[in-house]
Formats: sequence, C-alpha cells, structure tokens
Amino acid sequence: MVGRIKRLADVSTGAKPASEGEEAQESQAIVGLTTHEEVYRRLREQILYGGIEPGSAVTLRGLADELGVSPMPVREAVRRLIAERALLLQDNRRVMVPPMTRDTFEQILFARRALEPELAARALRKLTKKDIATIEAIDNAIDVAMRAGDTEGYMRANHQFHFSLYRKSEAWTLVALVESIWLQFGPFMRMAYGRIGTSTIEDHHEFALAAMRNGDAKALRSAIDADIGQGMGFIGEAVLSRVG
Amino acid sequence: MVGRIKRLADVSTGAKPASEGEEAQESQAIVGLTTHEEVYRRLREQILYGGIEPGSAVTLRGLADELGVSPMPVREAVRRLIAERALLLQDNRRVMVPPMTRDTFEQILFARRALEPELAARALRKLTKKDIATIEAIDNAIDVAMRAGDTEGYMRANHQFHFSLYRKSEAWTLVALVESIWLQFGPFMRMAYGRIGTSTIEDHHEFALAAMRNGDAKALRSAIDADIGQGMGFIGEAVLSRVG
DNA sequence: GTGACCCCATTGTGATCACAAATTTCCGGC
DNA sequence: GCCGGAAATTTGTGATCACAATGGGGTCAC
Repeated sequence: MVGRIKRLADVSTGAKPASEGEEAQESQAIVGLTTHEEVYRRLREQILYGGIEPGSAVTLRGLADELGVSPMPVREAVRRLIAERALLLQDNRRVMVPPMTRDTFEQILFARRALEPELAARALRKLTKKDIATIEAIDNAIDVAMRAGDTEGYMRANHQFHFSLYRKSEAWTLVALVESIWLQFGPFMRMAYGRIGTSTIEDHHEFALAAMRNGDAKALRSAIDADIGQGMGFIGEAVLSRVG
Repeated sequence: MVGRIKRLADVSTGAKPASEGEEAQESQAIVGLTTHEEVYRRLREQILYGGIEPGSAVTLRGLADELGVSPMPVREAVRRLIAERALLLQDNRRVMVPPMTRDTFEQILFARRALEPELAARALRKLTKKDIATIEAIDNAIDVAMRAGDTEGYMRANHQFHFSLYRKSEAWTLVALVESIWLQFGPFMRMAYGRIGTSTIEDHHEFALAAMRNGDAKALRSAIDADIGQGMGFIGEAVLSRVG
C-alpha cells in the first residue's frame, strides 16, 4: 500500500483544496506521498491555521475514521507533531493541542525575535526581483483577506509571506526551528483573530517590502522585528488576558 | 503490553547503565515507561553522545532485533527523532544520521549563540547555592573525564553541565529548541573528540561558575557564549576541514 | 572481461488484531 | 436523591501479517 495513490476521504477540514502552492508541491503532489505524510500535512495545516481549538483532545481512531485511513499512519503523524510540540501528549496518554501560558508565549516571542530577523536578512542576499514580486503578491492577498474578514485566508497568506521569504535564505536548519515555533502559536493566533477580527491588523509588511527592494538588511531586520512585536502583542492582548 | 515492565534485551549500546541522573528520573524509572519511550531514549543517547556514526544507515528491523522489541515502537521512536532532526529520512526512505555541512554547522552555531546565553541568564535568577554546587560537581566530572580521555564520559558530563543549568530557567519551550539543536551536532562532537582527543579542551566553565556565584548575568552570558564559540570552533576545525 | 538485465533479499509502510489502562456510564446502597 | 463502585466502552500501545519498492548480487550476452 505504499505508493498507491489513495485519496483520503474528502472530509470538510476547512482547508481550502488547492490554493496553497506554498509547500513547494502541494495540490499536484499527493501522488507519491505516503499516507502518513498526507495525514501529517493535513493535521499540520489544521493546527497551523487554527482548525483545532487549543485544549481540545485528539483521538487516533477518531482522526483515522475522519480521514478514512487506519489508525497506523495517524499514529505516526501525531507522534511527529508531538515531537514538534504542535501537539501535547498528556500523562493520561491523551493528545491535545497544548494550551498557551504567559510563560510559553513570552518564550515564543523571544525565539521569534532571535531567529526570524536573521532569516530575513540572510534571505535578502539571495532575493531576486521576481521573488520580491511574488512576496508583494502575497502581501496583496493578505490585504484582501484582511478586509474580507477571512481569518483563515489571512493566516495562510501571512504564513506564506514570512516563510516564502525565510525559505529563500536556504538556512534549512533555522527555518525548521522557526516552523516548529509557528506551529506552537498558530492556534492562538486564530483565537485572537476570531475574537477581535482581522480588520484592525496593522502589519509592517510594507516596510519589509521597501527594505527588500532597497536591499537594506538593517531595515528589513527591524521591519520583521516590528511585525513580530506587533502581531504577537495583538495575540497576547487578545488571548492572554483571560488565560494563564 | 502497555504498562508491562519488560526490560529490553540488555545489548551493548555503549551507554553507561545508570550513571545518568540527568533526565530527572533515569535508572529507576524504566518502570511505567512505554517501550516506545524507552527505545526513544536509548536511540537519543546513542545519537547525542556519538554512538552512531554520521552517515551510517539505521534500519527499523535491525534496531528492533537489537533491542529485542517489535519494529513498531522503533518506528515511532525513529519518527520522533526524524521530527527532531536527529535522524534524516532520505528519499529512498532509508534513515540515517544526517551528515554535517558547513552551512548547517554555521546555522547551529548561530542558533546556539542566540538561545543558550539567554537560557543561562534566565536560569541565573532561580539558581540556589545547592544548584551551583551541583553544577560545580558536574564540572569536576568533566575535568576527570577529560584528563582520562573518556570521550563519552566527557560528552555526557558536558551535556549535563549545560542542561542542568538551562533547565533551571524553566523555559521549557526554549530548552526544547536547544535540545533539538544539540541532537543535531552530537555525532560531530564525538567525531571531533575521537580524532583529536579530549585533553586539549579548554572550556569556559570556570568563568561561567564564577558568574553564577556572583549572580552576574552579563558575565554568565559571555562565558556561555565564549564556551559555545570555543567548543564549536574546535568541532568545526576537526570535522569540517574534510567534509563539505 | 565487461556491461546490462533479472531475480531475490531487505526494508519501509499500512492494516488488523490483541491487550491494558483510563474514562465513562450505570446501577445499587445509603 | 446522592454518592461510590463495578461493568462497559473508549483509547493508546505493541505485535504480527501483507505488500510494494528499493538495492544488491548473480548470471548471461556480447
């Protein structure tokens, strides 16, 4: 059953079918993927874009039935996400989306500011005009989703904005660290935007784009840093006021 | 077969049986651990302390036979380590300890310097006299192992030195990031010391300990930073001269 | 002697079954 | 009516089986 191209049962996951293009090969590339890998990506997206509420439990057989596969590949996908700290294995051996605490949140903020501006600066050196145009297009998509109040669309586009930049750095080790970090605050971003809406967002992407055009590493660093500070401040205010 | 206390076949893994004490509960706590967890810890240690040569392949059935368990828990343990980037799943679907490249090495160095001094500084605020004494004892063990040319003993003690400090910060999210990073350069540390020996090591632990005693965060930060720079420089020189 | 092709062993992947622990539900006693 | 305990269900864990793909080794043709 390895290379067999078996489509997963097409459940309503809330994920847009093929509007990605971000994960290098997305819509067309189900071919050749293991079931485990496909389950992993689905779950990952659900977590990253807030499809699963923090604190809510996740069961192996439940997911397996939902996706129309045996519990086996689900087990591996879930294990993988636990290792990435996107899911939490409790002492009960039950799995859930980890709740956010003020401490964790602050650490995530620190790690983001320590790593992401650097990634942006490294990417800058390899950025072509075409790359910048692509990122500009993504930023436009962000604006559209934002004005439309499309929370998930906004989150997808925002993720794309940052990572299509970071990936240009080709610093895969650092990118992997940052991806793991994003997985950990994704659900809360969704909670925040779900409460307050996307219309009030004021990101620093324009400054970042200007810095890219000018090849100004220092300015790009501050723009990314400011964007992180602003975005995380927003999330923190919206969510942490009532949580730990 | 869950809670069953089934000792794994006692294979010669090169790992000292119960000299740890570092992972909070080590020797006594096999009780109640899942087989998967136990396999994971064994593999993790082997990788962390250089028991497996970089580039060498790892097979599920091979490990399963070696450890006297079914391939199942091994699969999960390996998946987990792949997610932590301690192992690499190749396109062939074969698993190996990832080779080191100059780029990866440089990124690891950057990440370490960005995160570990901060962890040390955060730990400093919560450090008791007793904690410092413990760390001092570990540093003595480092000296002993170093002079004895006991490479693995040195690596274990060195790991303990850093993480018994970092863990005091209680910044678990950041500690997890750093643990993942250490897993990625463990095998190369071993290669380096294997080639050049441990007798020439000149760490900055004394400065770090002095800073701890004085409660001097700034000095502790520089000591840790210097220690990282020195240690990684040593590894880089020994290994990267002939690799990519 | 060398190269290509085919066969077999090895290995990862997925499904199913068996079991234990934890949770939930339900019933009886107070 | 409420609380406690026992039974049943749910759920994670581990083993075994089946299958496909990759890799290696051997053989045959030239």
